[in-house]
Amino acid sequence: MPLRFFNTLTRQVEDFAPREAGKVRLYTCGPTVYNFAHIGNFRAYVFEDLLQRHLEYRGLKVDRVMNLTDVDDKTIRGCRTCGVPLADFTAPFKKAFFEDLDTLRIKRADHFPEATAPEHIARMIEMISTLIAKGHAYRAEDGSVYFRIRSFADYGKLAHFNTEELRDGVRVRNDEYEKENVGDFALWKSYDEADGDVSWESPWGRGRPGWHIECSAMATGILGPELDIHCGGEDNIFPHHEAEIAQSECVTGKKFVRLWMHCRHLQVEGSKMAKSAGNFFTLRDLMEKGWSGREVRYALISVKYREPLNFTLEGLAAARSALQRLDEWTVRLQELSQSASAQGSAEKSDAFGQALDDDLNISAALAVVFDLIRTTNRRMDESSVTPSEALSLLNWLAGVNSVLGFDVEAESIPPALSDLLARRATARAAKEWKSSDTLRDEILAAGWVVKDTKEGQKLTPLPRVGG
RNA sequence: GGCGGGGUAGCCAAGUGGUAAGGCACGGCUCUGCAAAAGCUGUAUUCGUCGGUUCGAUUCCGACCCUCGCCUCCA
Repeated sequence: MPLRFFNTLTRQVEDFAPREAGKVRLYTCGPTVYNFAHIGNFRAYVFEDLLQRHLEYRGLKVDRVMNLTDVDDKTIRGCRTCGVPLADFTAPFKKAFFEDLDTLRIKRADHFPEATAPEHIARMIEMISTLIAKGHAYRAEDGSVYFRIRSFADYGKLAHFNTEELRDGVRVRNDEYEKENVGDFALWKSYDEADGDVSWESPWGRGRPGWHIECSAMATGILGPELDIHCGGEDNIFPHHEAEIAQSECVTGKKFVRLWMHCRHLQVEGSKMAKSAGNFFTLRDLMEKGWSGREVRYALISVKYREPLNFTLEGLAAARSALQRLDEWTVRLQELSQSASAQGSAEKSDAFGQALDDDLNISAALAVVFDLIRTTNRRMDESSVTPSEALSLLNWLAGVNSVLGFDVEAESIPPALSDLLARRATARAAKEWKSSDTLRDEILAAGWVVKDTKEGQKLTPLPRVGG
Protein backbone atom coordinates (compact mmCIF):
# COMPACT_ATOMS: atom_id res chain seq x y z
CA MET A 1 0.00 0.00 0.00
CA PRO A 2 1.35 3.44 -0.87
CA LEU A 3 1.70 6.23 1.63
CA ARG A 4 -1.54 8.13 1.83
CA PHE A 5 -2.12 11.45 3.52
CA PHE A 6 -4.97 13.88 3.86
CA ASN A 7 -4.33 17.05 1.92
CA THR A 8 -5.93 20.16 3.39
CA LEU A 9 -5.89 21.74 -0.04
CA THR A 10 -8.00 19.07 -1.74
CA ARG A 11 -9.64 17.80 1.42
CA GLN A 12 -8.95 14.28 0.34
CA VAL A 13 -6.66 11.46 1.27
CA GLU A 14 -4.15 11.18 -1.56
CA ASP A 15 -1.30 8.90 -2.48
CA PHE A 16 2.01 10.49 -1.62
CA ALA A 17 5.33 10.39 -3.36
CA PRO A 18 7.96 13.12 -3.19
CA ARG A 19 8.79 15.09 -6.29
CA GLU A 20 12.38 13.93 -6.21
CA ALA A 21 12.45 10.18 -5.69
CA GLY A 22 13.49 9.23 -2.20
CA LYS A 23 13.77 12.74 -0.83
CA VAL A 24 11.09 14.66 1.01
CA ARG A 25 11.29 18.40 1.41
CA LEU A 26 9.37 19.15 4.56
CA TYR A 27 8.64 22.51 6.13
CA THR A 28 7.07 22.77 9.54
CA CYS A 29 6.05 26.00 11.19
CA GLY A 30 7.97 26.36 14.39
CA PRO A 31 7.50 28.31 17.58
CA THR A 32 7.38 32.00 18.20
CA VAL A 33 9.95 32.31 20.92
CA TYR A 34 8.26 34.78 23.24
CA ASN A 35 7.44 32.25 25.96
CA PHE A 36 7.75 28.58 26.84
CA ALA A 37 5.88 26.45 24.35
CA HIS A 38 2.70 24.86 25.66
CA ILE A 39 1.43 21.35 25.14
CA GLY A 40 -0.81 22.47 22.34
CA ASN A 41 2.25 23.58 20.44
CA PHE A 42 3.88 20.30 21.20
CA ARG A 43 0.99 18.29 19.88
CA ALA A 44 1.80 19.76 16.49
CA TYR A 45 5.52 19.12 16.86
CA VAL A 46 4.98 15.56 18.02
CA PHE A 47 2.69 14.96 15.05
CA GLU A 48 5.35 16.31 12.71
CA ASP A 49 7.90 14.11 14.42
CA LEU A 50 5.73 11.07 13.83
CA LEU A 51 5.37 12.07 10.20
CA GLN A 52 9.12 12.51 9.73
CA ARG A 53 9.98 9.28 11.50
CA HIS A 54 7.45 7.30 9.52
CA LEU A 55 8.68 8.72 6.23
CA GLU A 56 12.18 7.69 7.25
CA TYR A 57 10.90 4.29 8.33
CA ARG A 58 9.70 3.95 4.76
CA GLY A 59 13.20 4.64 3.52
CA LEU A 60 12.72 8.25 2.49
CA LYS A 61 15.32 10.87 3.19
CA VAL A 62 13.66 13.80 4.89
CA ASP A 63 15.08 17.28 4.65
CA ARG A 64 13.17 19.18 7.25
CA VAL A 65 13.03 22.83 8.15
CA MET A 66 11.50 24.17 11.33
CA ASN A 67 11.67 27.92 11.63
CA LEU A 68 11.94 29.98 14.76
CA THR A 69 9.93 33.16 14.68
CA ASP A 70 12.06 35.51 16.70
CA VAL A 71 10.58 38.79 15.58
CA ASP A 72 6.89 39.62 15.60
CA ASP A 73 4.47 41.65 17.70
CA LYS A 74 4.73 39.39 20.73
CA THR A 75 8.49 39.10 20.84
CA ILE A 76 8.82 42.85 20.39
CA ARG A 77 6.31 43.50 23.14
CA GLY A 78 8.17 41.07 25.37
CA CYS A 79 11.58 42.61 24.93
CA ARG A 80 10.17 46.11 25.40
CA THR A 81 8.50 45.05 28.62
CA CYS A 82 11.71 43.53 29.91
CA GLY A 83 13.79 46.38 28.64
CA VAL A 84 16.31 44.15 26.89
CA PRO A 85 17.40 43.77 23.27
CA LEU A 86 15.21 41.47 21.20
CA ALA A 87 17.88 38.79 20.85
CA ASP A 88 18.44 38.70 24.61
CA PHE A 89 14.73 38.32 25.19
CA THR A 90 14.27 35.42 22.79
CA ALA A 91 17.51 33.54 23.54
CA PRO A 92 16.34 31.75 26.71
CA PHE A 93 13.10 30.68 25.04
CA LYS A 94 15.02 29.29 22.09
CA LYS A 95 17.16 27.31 24.47
CA ALA A 96 14.14 26.07 26.41
CA PHE A 97 12.47 25.04 23.19
CA PHE A 98 15.31 22.74 22.24
CA GLU A 99 15.38 21.25 25.71
CA ASP A 100 11.67 20.56 25.42
CA LEU A 101 12.15 18.88 22.05
CA ASP A 102 14.63 16.53 23.69
CA THR A 103 12.30 15.85 26.58
CA LEU A 104 9.62 14.79 24.14
CA ARG A 105 12.11 12.83 22.04
CA ILE A 106 11.34 14.88 18.99
CA LYS A 107 13.99 14.45 16.33
CA ARG A 108 15.84 17.57 15.42
CA ALA A 109 14.95 19.11 12.10
CA ASP A 110 17.82 19.55 9.65
CA HIS A 111 17.49 23.31 9.72
CA PHE A 112 16.21 25.71 12.36
CA PRO A 113 16.35 29.05 10.58
CA GLU A 114 15.75 32.18 12.59
CA ALA A 115 13.74 34.95 11.03
CA THR A 116 16.17 37.63 12.17
CA ALA A 117 19.19 36.03 10.49
CA PRO A 118 20.63 38.52 7.96
CA GLU A 119 20.43 36.13 5.03
CA HIS A 120 16.73 35.53 5.65
CA ILE A 121 15.92 39.20 6.15
CA ALA A 122 17.72 39.80 2.88
CA ARG A 123 15.66 37.18 1.13
CA MET A 124 12.43 38.61 2.53
CA ILE A 125 13.34 42.03 1.16
CA GLU A 126 14.25 40.48 -2.18
CA MET A 127 10.92 38.65 -2.36
CA ILE A 128 8.96 41.74 -1.46
CA SER A 129 10.77 43.69 -4.17
CA THR A 130 9.86 41.05 -6.70
CA LEU A 131 6.24 41.11 -5.60
CA ILE A 132 6.09 44.88 -5.99
CA ALA A 133 7.74 44.66 -9.41
CA LYS A 134 5.21 42.09 -10.54
CA GLY A 135 2.28 44.11 -9.26
CA HIS A 136 1.39 41.73 -6.45
CA ALA A 137 2.28 44.20 -3.74
CA TYR A 138 2.07 47.90 -3.15
CA ARG A 139 3.41 50.45 -0.79
CA ALA A 140 0.99 52.27 1.47
CA GLU A 141 1.27 55.85 2.59
CA ASP A 142 3.03 55.00 5.82
CA GLY A 143 5.72 53.03 4.06
CA SER A 144 4.33 49.60 4.82
CA VAL A 145 4.09 47.14 1.97
CA TYR A 146 1.00 45.00 1.50
CA PHE A 147 0.23 41.99 -0.61
CA ARG A 148 -2.58 42.60 -3.07
CA ILE A 149 -4.78 39.56 -2.66
CA ARG A 150 -6.87 40.48 -5.71
CA SER A 151 -3.78 39.87 -7.80
CA PHE A 152 -3.67 36.20 -6.91
CA ALA A 153 -6.72 34.29 -8.07
CA ASP A 154 -6.01 31.28 -5.88
CA TYR A 155 -6.07 33.27 -2.66
CA GLY A 156 -8.48 31.48 -0.32
CA LYS A 157 -8.11 28.11 -2.03
CA LEU A 158 -6.36 26.37 0.87
CA ALA A 159 -8.81 27.52 3.51
CA HIS A 160 -11.70 27.18 1.07
CA PHE A 161 -12.73 30.71 1.80
CA ASN A 162 -14.35 33.00 -0.63
CA THR A 163 -12.38 36.12 0.12
CA GLU A 164 -15.33 38.31 -0.80
CA GLU A 165 -17.32 36.73 1.96
CA LEU A 166 -14.86 36.98 4.78
CA ARG A 167 -16.49 38.51 7.76
CA ASP A 168 -15.63 42.12 8.10
CA GLY A 169 -12.69 42.73 10.28
CA VAL A 170 -13.48 42.76 13.91
CA ARG A 171 -9.77 42.99 14.37
CA VAL A 172 -9.04 45.49 11.66
CA ARG A 173 -6.65 48.09 12.94
CA ASN A 174 -7.43 51.73 12.52
CA ASP A 175 -4.68 52.31 10.02
CA GLU A 176 -6.00 49.77 7.63
CA TYR A 177 -7.80 52.34 5.54
CA GLU A 178 -4.50 52.59 3.73
CA LYS A 179 -5.01 49.18 2.27
CA GLU A 180 -6.74 48.56 -1.04
CA ASN A 181 -8.56 45.59 0.39
CA VAL A 182 -9.14 44.67 4.03
CA GLY A 183 -7.77 41.23 3.28
CA ASP A 184 -4.42 42.54 2.07
CA PHE A 185 -1.73 41.52 4.51
CA ALA A 186 1.51 43.19 5.49
CA LEU A 187 4.74 42.10 3.85
CA TRP A 188 6.76 44.86 5.41
CA LYS A 189 5.69 46.94 8.38
CA SER A 190 7.05 50.43 8.54
CA TYR A 191 8.74 51.38 11.77
CA ASP A 192 6.50 52.26 14.66
CA GLU A 193 7.66 53.73 17.94
CA ALA A 194 6.29 50.66 19.68
CA ASP A 195 8.98 48.67 17.87
CA GLY A 196 11.70 50.24 19.98
CA ASP A 197 15.09 49.47 18.48
CA VAL A 198 13.82 46.55 16.43
CA SER A 199 14.08 47.49 12.79
CA TRP A 200 15.90 46.84 9.55
CA GLU A 201 16.65 49.07 6.63
CA SER A 202 14.83 48.34 3.40
CA PRO A 203 14.08 49.99 0.07
CA TRP A 204 10.85 51.13 1.75
CA GLY A 205 12.53 52.61 4.76
CA ARG A 206 13.07 51.34 8.24
CA GLY A 207 10.75 48.59 9.36
CA ARG A 208 10.35 44.90 9.93
CA PRO A 209 8.99 41.96 7.97
CA GLY A 210 5.45 40.65 8.24
CA TRP A 211 5.08 37.23 9.77
CA HIS A 212 3.95 35.45 6.62
CA ILE A 213 6.87 36.49 4.47
CA GLU A 214 9.27 35.16 7.09
CA CYS A 215 8.12 31.61 6.45
CA SER A 216 7.98 31.98 2.68
CA ALA A 217 11.53 33.29 2.63
CA MET A 218 12.96 30.64 4.91
CA ALA A 219 11.08 27.81 3.23
CA THR A 220 11.97 28.65 -0.35
CA GLY A 221 15.42 29.88 0.64
CA ILE A 222 16.40 26.57 2.17
CA LEU A 223 14.24 23.98 0.42
CA GLY A 224 13.77 25.66 -2.94
CA PRO A 225 10.59 26.82 -4.65
CA GLU A 226 8.76 23.50 -4.51
CA LEU A 227 8.15 21.71 -1.23
CA ASP A 228 6.68 18.27 -0.84
CA ILE A 229 4.96 18.75 2.50
CA HIS A 230 4.17 21.73 4.65
CA CYS A 231 2.74 21.21 8.13
CA GLY A 232 1.36 23.33 10.88
CA GLY A 233 -1.43 23.68 13.36
CA GLU A 234 -4.91 24.07 11.97
CA ASP A 235 -5.06 27.71 12.96
CA ASN A 236 -2.24 28.39 10.51
CA ILE A 237 -4.36 27.46 7.52
CA PHE A 238 -5.77 30.91 7.32
CA PRO A 239 -4.33 33.40 6.89
CA HIS A 240 -0.75 32.26 7.42
CA HIS A 241 -0.43 29.39 4.98
CA GLU A 242 -2.76 31.00 2.51
CA ALA A 243 -0.45 34.00 2.52
CA GLU A 244 2.62 31.82 2.17
CA ILE A 245 1.18 30.26 -0.96
CA ALA A 246 0.34 33.63 -2.45
CA GLN A 247 3.74 35.16 -1.72
CA SER A 248 5.81 32.19 -2.75
CA GLU A 249 3.96 31.34 -5.94
CA CYS A 250 3.80 34.92 -7.08
CA VAL A 251 7.56 35.15 -6.69
CA THR A 252 8.63 31.79 -8.07
CA GLY A 253 5.82 31.03 -10.48
CA LYS A 254 5.86 27.45 -9.24
CA LYS A 255 3.52 25.38 -7.14
CA PHE A 256 4.77 26.01 -3.63
CA VAL A 257 3.55 22.92 -1.78
CA ARG A 258 2.15 19.62 -2.97
CA LEU A 259 0.76 18.37 0.31
CA TRP A 260 -0.58 20.44 3.18
CA MET A 261 -1.00 18.65 6.48
CA HIS A 262 -2.57 20.29 9.50
CA CYS A 263 -2.89 19.12 13.04
CA ARG A 264 -6.09 19.71 15.00
CA HIS A 265 -5.86 21.60 18.23
CA LEU A 266 -6.07 19.99 21.60
CA GLN A 267 -8.33 20.80 24.45
CA VAL A 268 -7.55 20.38 28.09
CA GLU A 269 -10.10 18.64 30.27
CA GLY A 270 -12.76 19.33 27.67
CA SER A 271 -12.19 23.04 27.25
CA LYS A 272 -10.11 25.22 25.08
CA MET A 273 -6.75 25.71 26.69
CA ALA A 274 -6.46 29.23 28.03
CA LYS A 275 -4.54 30.88 30.78
CA SER A 276 -7.75 32.43 32.05
CA ALA A 277 -9.36 29.00 32.31
CA GLY A 278 -6.52 27.72 34.46
CA ASN A 279 -5.94 24.79 32.15
CA PHE A 280 -2.89 26.11 30.40
CA PHE A 281 0.10 23.79 30.55
CA THR A 282 3.61 24.10 29.32
CA LEU A 283 5.64 20.94 29.09
CA ARG A 284 7.58 22.17 32.09
CA ASP A 285 4.40 22.35 34.17
CA LEU A 286 3.77 18.68 33.50
CA MET A 287 7.32 17.68 34.28
CA GLU A 288 7.02 19.43 37.62
CA LYS A 289 3.92 17.40 38.35
CA GLY A 290 5.95 14.26 37.90
CA TRP A 291 5.08 13.19 34.39
CA SER A 292 7.87 12.15 32.09
CA GLY A 293 8.45 13.46 28.60
CA ARG A 294 7.89 9.96 27.33
CA GLU A 295 4.46 9.82 28.97
CA VAL A 296 3.48 13.19 27.59
CA ARG A 297 4.74 12.07 24.19
CA TYR A 298 2.52 9.01 24.35
CA ALA A 299 -0.50 11.06 25.37
CA LEU A 300 0.06 13.52 22.54
CA ILE A 301 0.87 11.01 19.84
CA SER A 302 -1.79 8.42 20.61
CA VAL A 303 -4.71 10.33 19.18
CA LYS A 304 -4.85 10.78 15.44
CA TYR A 305 -3.58 14.16 14.31
CA ARG A 306 -6.74 14.99 12.42
CA GLU A 307 -8.97 14.53 15.44
CA PRO A 308 -9.22 16.97 18.29
CA LEU A 309 -7.34 15.65 21.30
CA ASN A 310 -8.77 16.08 24.76
CA PHE A 311 -5.72 16.25 26.97
CA THR A 312 -6.51 15.10 30.51
CA LEU A 313 -4.74 13.89 33.59
CA GLU A 314 -6.64 10.65 33.18
CA GLY A 315 -5.20 10.42 29.70
CA LEU A 316 -1.69 10.87 31.07
CA ALA A 317 -2.32 8.15 33.62
CA ALA A 318 -3.53 5.89 30.82
CA ALA A 319 -0.37 6.69 28.90
CA ARG A 320 1.74 5.74 31.90
CA SER A 321 -0.03 2.41 32.31
CA ALA A 322 0.14 1.57 28.64
CA LEU A 323 3.88 2.31 28.58
CA GLN A 324 4.41 0.13 31.63
CA ARG A 325 2.71 -2.71 29.81
CA LEU A 326 5.03 -2.17 26.90
CA ASP A 327 8.04 -2.01 29.23
CA GLU A 328 7.15 -5.22 31.05
CA TRP A 329 6.88 -6.99 27.76
CA THR A 330 10.23 -5.60 26.63
CA VAL A 331 11.98 -6.72 29.80
CA ARG A 332 10.46 -10.17 29.48
CA LEU A 333 11.73 -10.48 25.93
CA GLN A 334 15.16 -9.20 26.86
CA GLU A 335 15.57 -11.76 29.60
CA LEU A 336 14.37 -14.53 27.36
CA SER A 337 16.56 -13.50 24.45
CA GLN A 338 19.75 -13.54 26.51
CA SER A 339 20.15 -17.24 25.92
CA ALA A 340 19.59 -16.91 22.19
CA SER A 341 22.34 -18.50 20.19
CA ALA A 342 21.22 -17.53 16.72
CA GLN A 343 20.40 -14.15 15.34
CA GLY A 344 16.74 -13.33 15.44
CA SER A 345 14.95 -13.70 12.16
CA ALA A 346 13.28 -10.85 10.38
CA GLU A 347 9.87 -9.77 11.40
CA LYS A 348 7.00 -11.38 9.63
CA SER A 349 4.33 -8.75 9.48
CA ASP A 350 4.42 -5.09 8.68
CA ALA A 351 0.91 -4.36 9.88
CA PHE A 352 2.31 -1.65 12.09
CA GLY A 353 3.88 0.27 9.22
CA GLN A 354 0.89 -0.27 7.00
CA ALA A 355 -1.39 1.29 9.58
CA LEU A 356 0.76 4.40 9.58
CA ASP A 357 0.91 4.41 5.79
CA ASP A 358 -2.79 5.13 5.95
CA ASP A 359 -2.67 8.80 6.93
CA LEU A 360 -0.76 8.05 10.12
CA ASN A 361 -3.45 5.90 11.65
CA ILE A 362 -1.79 5.75 15.04
CA SER A 363 -4.69 3.98 16.77
CA ALA A 364 -4.53 1.09 14.37
CA ALA A 365 -0.74 1.03 14.65
CA LEU A 366 -0.82 0.89 18.43
CA ALA A 367 -3.45 -1.82 18.26
CA VAL A 368 -0.99 -3.90 16.24
CA VAL A 369 1.63 -3.44 18.94
CA PHE A 370 -0.66 -4.32 21.83
CA ASP A 371 -2.19 -7.25 20.01
CA LEU A 372 1.27 -8.67 19.59
CA ILE A 373 2.07 -8.02 23.23
CA ARG A 374 -0.96 -9.96 24.36
CA THR A 375 -0.47 -12.94 22.09
CA THR A 376 3.21 -13.27 22.88
CA ASN A 377 2.69 -12.78 26.61
CA ARG A 378 0.23 -15.64 26.48
CA ARG A 379 2.78 -17.79 24.72
CA MET A 380 5.56 -16.78 27.10
CA ASP A 381 3.28 -17.87 29.95
CA GLU A 382 3.22 -21.23 28.22
CA SER A 383 6.98 -21.07 27.65
CA SER A 384 6.47 -21.52 23.95
CA VAL A 385 8.51 -18.55 22.81
CA THR A 386 12.09 -19.42 21.92
CA PRO A 387 15.03 -17.15 22.74
CA SER A 388 15.68 -16.47 19.08
CA GLU A 389 12.05 -15.59 18.55
CA ALA A 390 12.28 -13.21 21.47
CA LEU A 391 15.24 -11.63 19.74
CA SER A 392 13.23 -11.24 16.55
CA LEU A 393 10.46 -9.58 18.47
CA LEU A 394 12.93 -7.17 20.02
CA ASN A 395 14.23 -6.35 16.57
CA TRP A 396 10.70 -5.70 15.47
CA LEU A 397 10.18 -3.48 18.49
CA ALA A 398 13.30 -1.49 17.64
CA GLY A 399 11.74 -0.69 14.28
CA VAL A 400 8.51 0.32 15.95
CA ASN A 401 10.39 2.54 18.35
CA SER A 402 12.29 4.20 15.55
CA VAL A 403 8.89 5.66 14.70
CA LEU A 404 7.15 5.95 18.05
CA GLY A 405 10.15 6.78 20.21
CA PHE A 406 8.92 4.86 23.24
CA ASP A 407 12.26 3.25 24.07
CA VAL A 408 12.65 2.32 27.69
CA GLU A 409 14.56 4.79 29.77
CA ALA A 410 17.41 2.84 31.20
CA GLU A 411 17.65 3.50 34.91
CA SER A 412 20.51 1.96 36.74
CA ILE A 413 19.93 0.56 40.18
CA PRO A 414 21.65 2.67 42.85
CA PRO A 415 24.45 0.76 44.66
CA ALA A 416 22.80 1.42 48.00
CA LEU A 417 19.86 -0.69 46.91
CA SER A 418 21.98 -3.69 46.07
CA ASP A 419 22.77 -4.06 49.72
CA LEU A 420 19.11 -3.83 50.70
CA LEU A 421 18.23 -6.39 48.07
CA ALA A 422 20.90 -8.79 49.23
CA ARG A 423 19.76 -8.52 52.83
CA ARG A 424 16.18 -9.06 51.78
CA ALA A 425 17.12 -12.14 49.79
CA THR A 426 18.77 -13.56 52.88
CA ALA A 427 15.77 -12.77 55.03
CA ARG A 428 13.44 -14.38 52.53
CA ALA A 429 15.55 -17.48 52.32
CA ALA A 430 15.19 -17.75 56.09
CA LYS A 431 11.47 -17.02 55.79
CA GLU A 432 11.86 -13.97 57.98
CA TRP A 433 8.85 -12.25 56.49
CA LYS A 434 8.76 -9.33 58.85
CA SER A 435 12.30 -8.38 58.06
CA SER A 436 11.61 -8.94 54.37
CA ASP A 437 8.65 -6.58 54.45
CA THR A 438 10.57 -3.90 56.31
CA LEU A 439 13.28 -4.02 53.68
CA ARG A 440 10.63 -3.87 50.98
CA ASP A 441 9.34 -0.65 52.52
CA GLU A 442 12.82 0.80 52.60
CA ILE A 443 13.33 0.03 48.96
CA LEU A 444 9.96 1.55 48.17
CA ALA A 445 10.93 4.68 50.05
CA ALA A 446 13.99 4.88 47.83
CA GLY A 447 11.70 5.02 44.83
CA TRP A 448 11.73 1.43 43.62
CA VAL A 449 9.16 -1.31 43.61
CA VAL A 450 10.50 -4.75 44.37
CA LYS A 451 8.72 -7.67 42.82
CA ASP A 452 9.13 -11.28 43.91
CA THR A 453 9.14 -13.52 40.92
CA LYS A 454 10.11 -17.09 40.29
CA GLU A 455 13.53 -15.88 39.25
CA GLY A 456 13.95 -13.83 42.41
CA GLN A 457 13.60 -10.16 43.22
CA LYS A 458 13.23 -7.62 40.50
CA LEU A 459 13.23 -3.87 40.69
CA THR A 460 11.12 -1.42 38.81
CA PRO A 461 11.48 2.32 39.23
CA LEU A 462 8.47 3.85 40.89
CA PRO A 463 6.87 6.46 38.67
CA ARG A 464 7.24 9.83 40.19
CA VAL A 465 4.00 10.93 41.75
CA GLY A 466 1.72 12.26 39.06
CA GLY A 467 -0.21 15.44 39.54
C1' G B 1 -23.60 34.79 8.64
C1' G B 2 -19.59 31.62 5.85
C1' C B 3 -16.55 27.12 6.07
C1' G B 4 -15.20 22.70 8.50
C1' G B 5 -14.55 18.56 12.38
C1' G B 6 -16.94 15.38 15.87
C1' G B 7 -20.93 12.40 18.50
C1' U B 8 -18.90 4.18 19.04
C1' A B 9 -18.91 0.77 26.30
C1' G B 10 -17.08 4.63 32.81
C1' C B 11 -12.86 7.38 29.95
C1' C B 12 -9.61 7.61 25.28
C1' A B 13 -10.35 5.55 20.55
C1' A B 14 -10.05 2.27 15.44
C1' G B 15 -13.16 0.52 11.91
C1' U B 16 -16.44 -1.78 8.14
C1' G B 17 -22.75 -2.49 3.60
C1' G B 18 -22.93 -8.48 6.61
C1' U B 19 -23.20 -8.26 12.00
C1' A B 20 -18.13 -3.92 16.85
C1' A B 21 -9.77 -3.27 16.99
C1' G B 22 -6.69 -1.49 20.80
C1' G B 23 -5.42 1.32 25.46
C1' C B 24 -7.03 2.93 30.42
C1' A B 25 -10.42 1.92 34.41
C1' C B 26 -13.36 -2.04 36.69
C1' G B 27 -14.54 -7.46 38.03
C1' G B 28 -12.57 -12.66 37.97
C1' C B 29 -8.37 -16.00 37.82
C1' U B 30 -3.03 -17.33 38.06
C1' C B 31 1.31 -16.29 40.70
C1' U B 32 2.60 -15.03 46.09
C1' G B 33 4.24 -16.20 53.12
C1' C B 34 1.08 -11.75 52.52
C1' A B 35 1.28 -8.14 49.26
C1' A B 36 2.75 -5.50 45.25
C1' A B 37 3.83 -5.94 40.41
C1' A B 38 2.93 -8.72 36.31
C1' G B 39 0.29 -12.08 33.11
C1' C B 40 -4.26 -14.18 31.51
C1' U B 41 -9.44 -13.36 31.29
C1' G B 42 -14.57 -11.02 31.33
C1' U B 43 -17.35 -6.77 30.25
C1' A B 44 -21.09 -2.47 23.88
C1' U B 45 -27.46 -7.40 21.25
C1' U B 46 -24.85 -2.06 20.02
C1' C B 47 -22.16 2.60 17.32
C1' G B 48 -26.42 10.88 19.00
C1' U B 49 -32.10 10.95 17.48
C1' C B 50 -35.84 10.05 13.79
C1' G B 51 -36.92 8.55 8.97
C1' G B 52 -35.34 6.38 4.04
C1' U B 53 -32.51 2.97 0.55
C1' U B 54 -31.10 -2.33 1.11
C1' C B 55 -31.98 -9.27 1.95
C1' G B 56 -29.05 -6.67 5.58
C1' A B 57 -26.58 -0.02 8.00
C1' U B 58 -22.91 1.86 13.14
C1' U B 59 -21.07 2.15 8.09
C1' C B 60 -25.10 5.06 2.20
C1' C B 61 -29.09 9.17 1.79
C1' G B 62 -32.30 12.94 4.27
C1' A B 63 -33.87 15.68 8.50
C1' C B 64 -32.99 16.98 13.40
C1' C B 65 -30.33 17.46 18.23
C1' C B 66 -25.72 18.17 20.75
C1' U B 67 -20.62 19.58 20.63
C1' C B 68 -15.86 21.59 19.00
C1' G B 69 -12.95 24.65 15.74
C1' C B 70 -11.58 28.45 11.96
C1' C B 71 -13.15 33.24 9.48
C1' U B 72 -6.31 38.41 9.21
C1' C B 73 -0.61 37.27 12.56
C1' C B 74 -3.12 31.57 18.69
C1' A B 75 0.29 24.88 17.10
